[in-house]
Amino acid sequence: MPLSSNLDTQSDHAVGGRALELESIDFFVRLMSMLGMPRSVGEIYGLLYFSQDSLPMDQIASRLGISIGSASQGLRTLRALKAVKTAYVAGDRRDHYFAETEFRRLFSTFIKDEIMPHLDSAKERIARMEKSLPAGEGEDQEFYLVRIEKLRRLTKASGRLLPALAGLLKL
Amino acid sequence: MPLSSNLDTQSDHAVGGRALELESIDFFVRLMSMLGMPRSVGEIYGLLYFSQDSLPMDQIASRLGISIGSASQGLRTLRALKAVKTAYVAGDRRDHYFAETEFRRLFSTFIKDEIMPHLDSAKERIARMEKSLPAGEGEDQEFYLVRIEKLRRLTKASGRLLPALAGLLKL
DNA sequence: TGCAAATTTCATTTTTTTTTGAAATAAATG
DNA sequence: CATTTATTTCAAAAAAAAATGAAATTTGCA
Repeated sequence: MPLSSNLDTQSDHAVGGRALELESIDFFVRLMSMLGMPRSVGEIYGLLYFSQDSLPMDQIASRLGISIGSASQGLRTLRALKAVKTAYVAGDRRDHYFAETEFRRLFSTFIKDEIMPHLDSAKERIARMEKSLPAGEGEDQEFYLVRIEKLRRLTKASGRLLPALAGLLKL
Repeated sequence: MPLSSNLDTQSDHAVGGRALELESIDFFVRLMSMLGMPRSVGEIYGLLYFSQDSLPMDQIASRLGISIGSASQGLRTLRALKAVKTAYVAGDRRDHYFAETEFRRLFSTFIKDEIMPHLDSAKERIARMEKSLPAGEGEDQEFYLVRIEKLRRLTKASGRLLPALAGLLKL
């Protein structure tokens, strides 16, 4: 399917390029989807990334042609990731959103919130494996112990490397 | 739901611990799902990870209680990732599968096959952004150029860091 | 305080993904 | 070679995930 689609065309502020916006949305839809985020989240971020002025939710929804419920849910996700921030706009009580563009911070939050909890529960599961290991005889025992140890090393290394990774992103 | 479920209980070879196997399956189902892999792929790898002897497809399917079609598809995926290998077993014409347990290699393949292609197409998309940038006036121009440059840095850094990451996994 | 605008929530619908199961294909054995 | 066994493929079913839309809630303003 082509990348034109159904974006609302009118905007209150003149805008640099609709084509650029479409490319941006496409870009972030894919990136976010790699990180397991739903399409709408990528669309919203993609729209905001190349927007000079911050946008209220209803405009985001109508520009993208998504429902207001989707926009609300998507913005919640992006807020949790600290990928968007809100700006105060005088004489308008709607929240106005803009993109946080420091990817280092973004990934750091993502790793902390989405990855680390899984690593923690992985550690618990490994501990349980060791307990459920039929104790006593030593013939097969060795095999199982080695495999368990490998898992432990994996989780330990991941726990160190992933947070360090975000730090290395000097963007 | 509890983690007991419907695993086939009979096995030709006596096995260390069913509980261990269940924990392993649980572990890898979650890990694989973080990497965007379907449940069945995690189940198969989890089963093989703590299996001392290599298993033919039909046994994998029946032990896990999944269809033979699922097993075939899942094993194809795992083979592509080099996460499983086949062993020759005398007097049996079925393929026998066992888990590759060097995670470093596993992730390296994953990054090369699943991530890098996306990064490549991201680069093309960034190039297109630059073209679709309304040329001429310089007021907003600067804003867009900076954002595009950020994307370029992000993809460049990712392209360097991710492959390096697998190398750092001294497991 | 009461009202209207903005936002959230959530049951339902839609879309996407995964699994199944059976037919097609491939491979090996007698 | 014919037949049986193993594996793959793929249309259809089932399951899971995401989006919708309308009701409920919250929020700021008159």
